[in-house]
Amino acid sequence: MKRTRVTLADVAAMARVDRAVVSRVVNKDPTLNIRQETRERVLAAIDELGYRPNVAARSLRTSRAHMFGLFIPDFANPVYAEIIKGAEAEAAAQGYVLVTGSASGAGLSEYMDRIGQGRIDGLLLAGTGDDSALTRQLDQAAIPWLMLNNRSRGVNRYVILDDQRAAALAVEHLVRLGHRHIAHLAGPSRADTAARRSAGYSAAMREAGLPEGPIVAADYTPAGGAAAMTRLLAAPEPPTAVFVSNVASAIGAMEGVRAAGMEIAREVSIVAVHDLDLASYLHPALTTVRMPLAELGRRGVTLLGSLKPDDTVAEVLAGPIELIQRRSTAPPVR
Amino acid sequence: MKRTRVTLADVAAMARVDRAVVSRVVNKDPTLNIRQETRERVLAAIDELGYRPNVAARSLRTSRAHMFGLFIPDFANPVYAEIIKGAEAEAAAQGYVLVTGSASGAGLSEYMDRIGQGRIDGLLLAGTGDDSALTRQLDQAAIPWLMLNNRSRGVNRYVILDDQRAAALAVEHLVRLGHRHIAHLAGPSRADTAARRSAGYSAAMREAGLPEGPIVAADYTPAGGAAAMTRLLAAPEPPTAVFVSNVASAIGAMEGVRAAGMEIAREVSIVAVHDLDLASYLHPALTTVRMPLAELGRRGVTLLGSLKPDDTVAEVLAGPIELIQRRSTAPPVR
DNA sequence: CTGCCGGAGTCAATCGTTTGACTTCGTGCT
DNA sequence: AGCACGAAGTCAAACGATTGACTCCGGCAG
Repeated sequence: MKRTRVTLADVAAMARVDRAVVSRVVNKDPTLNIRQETRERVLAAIDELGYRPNVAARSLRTSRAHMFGLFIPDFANPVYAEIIKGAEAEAAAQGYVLVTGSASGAGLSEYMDRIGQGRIDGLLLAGTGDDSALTRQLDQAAIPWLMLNNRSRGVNRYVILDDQRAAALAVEHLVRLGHRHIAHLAGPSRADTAARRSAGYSAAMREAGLPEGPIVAADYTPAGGAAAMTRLLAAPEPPTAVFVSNVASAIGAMEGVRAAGMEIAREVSIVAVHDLDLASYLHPALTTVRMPLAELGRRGVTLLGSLKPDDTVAEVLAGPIELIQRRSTAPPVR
Repeated sequence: MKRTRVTLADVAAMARVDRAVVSRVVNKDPTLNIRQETRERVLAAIDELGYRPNVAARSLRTSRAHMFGLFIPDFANPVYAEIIKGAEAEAAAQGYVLVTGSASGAGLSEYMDRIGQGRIDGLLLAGTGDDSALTRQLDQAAIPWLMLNNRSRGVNRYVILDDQRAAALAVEHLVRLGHRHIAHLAGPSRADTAARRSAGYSAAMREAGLPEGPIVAADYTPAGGAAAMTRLLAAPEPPTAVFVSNVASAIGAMEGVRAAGMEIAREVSIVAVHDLDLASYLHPALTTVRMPLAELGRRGVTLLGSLKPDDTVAEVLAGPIELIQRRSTAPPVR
């Protein structure tokens, strides 16, 4: 077992060349003039010794860490899993490592402190809310950063999805089925995605010439969704369909329907934003709007790679948004 | 906006002391003798300039990165989310950053290459299967590593949970309800957790004096679970209860029961390993066995911190394992 | 024979921190 | 007066890789 780490110098000694040559070979420096035979000696030595460049030394010298960060509120939310997948794949394609951290370690500002200076070359913030102290800290750290999937007051570096269109798609589906009394189970008022989906709901209702049904807000959690649905169904004339802002709430909302003694689809149709594997295994299988989440992660990384500290980015990702019809929506009977 | 990065030297200059003093102040070196007044000058300068230590330089010098890695197969699996949470919290408590990577970036060996030398101080592998080439690579990298939640041939560095006991708990619950014909929807044969749960099932059945019902294996996915359940129920005399190895399979298994035109709980009881938030929102709410997953992550990090490259670890984490009874299990009617 | 050129490397400063060893100074003791 | 000692810092050599500038050499044109 190797006791001391293998360094450039060891390889250089073994191949009887200068450290510089080894470095240039490793990095495929095109300005290096070298005989085939020498190159092979170097490569053989690298192989023989099992040399791996020391990343710390390298990034100290070059001040690039070849690492991007992604910060999310919670790993348990499968929506982020999709985003991570895309981001990881793109980072790998660029020769970077993506490191994902969540708020369960500590707050973002703790995280930034620990990430410190020189550990990452860029940071993606997904689903992290308003916090102006935060953005100041980020700017001071002078690394490129970007918000993913949600915006925040006064921040003009973000990539989002077309949530408004997604909401419209959902509402149009309900309208096409014949619903006229369509309520909206919205997300938390502080969430930007919630606001955009609500706007889409309103626009689509107006477009269809229908009055906006009742709107109640809830957290993006099953518990929140259940409570909100209960409120919606308690009305004297409950809606025949509900557009739910988020799939996690929808899971709870379904429970809410059952708790009210009603039947999903036949009596109350439900459609939610974000398609997850899970949706097709719920009972009844949930009709959803699929958003290009992985693509969002991918795009975020791509942008990070080419972002200057002071650039601004305000992009609505164009990507396929489609309605996945399952069993939770049906024509109204009332 | 800061143009050049602030270094120790800048702070030292501003506070009119040597770099060494600043370094020692930052690191709270107890051997440093310093006047209160001087210390305050230093701290003021740090604050004023917004100094953050450069992690690359620091880890080059100390050869510790203050970072642990965690590698998982897939972020979409909520079981890992729990593990990550625990691991992140413990890492943060130790002043480390936990970076989580999955196979979607690239394989583990690609990941190791990119992580390179000196980027992390230890690596946790959760749910990553047998691969002897891999362990060789890890040993060569000379960083401590540990398998979490599953073992692999010839590897003697792991922490696992008491899956056997979890399985027994589930089976005992079914037996107590009066079931005598209990089948087992097992996990994939290559998964170590699956084997341990199956062993627990067998032991508990023997203990109860019952014949082992049919056993079918399936992937830890809803689709796999659905197909397997269909097979189980197609038997001439189907079981009245099924112990499912994993909650993801169980979700599919529930669908399988419905597809067979049967009613969950009344006709077929289902209990699965791993309690997730989600379980209580399924319909009917799923009876599960809760395992201390977060604790597992926490323990893994703790061990990593105190592990020597050649140490061996074979630990079955003692932690609360409990049955969470919900609506998917009931006394048999047949 | 001199000058020049390109090929094949070599030299050494640099990135920002850490840390064991050393200095300087004032005080107290003998 | 001489010395020891502790307090309060200072000094400078690492850590390992990168990279612009430089050297050395053989061949060839003039």
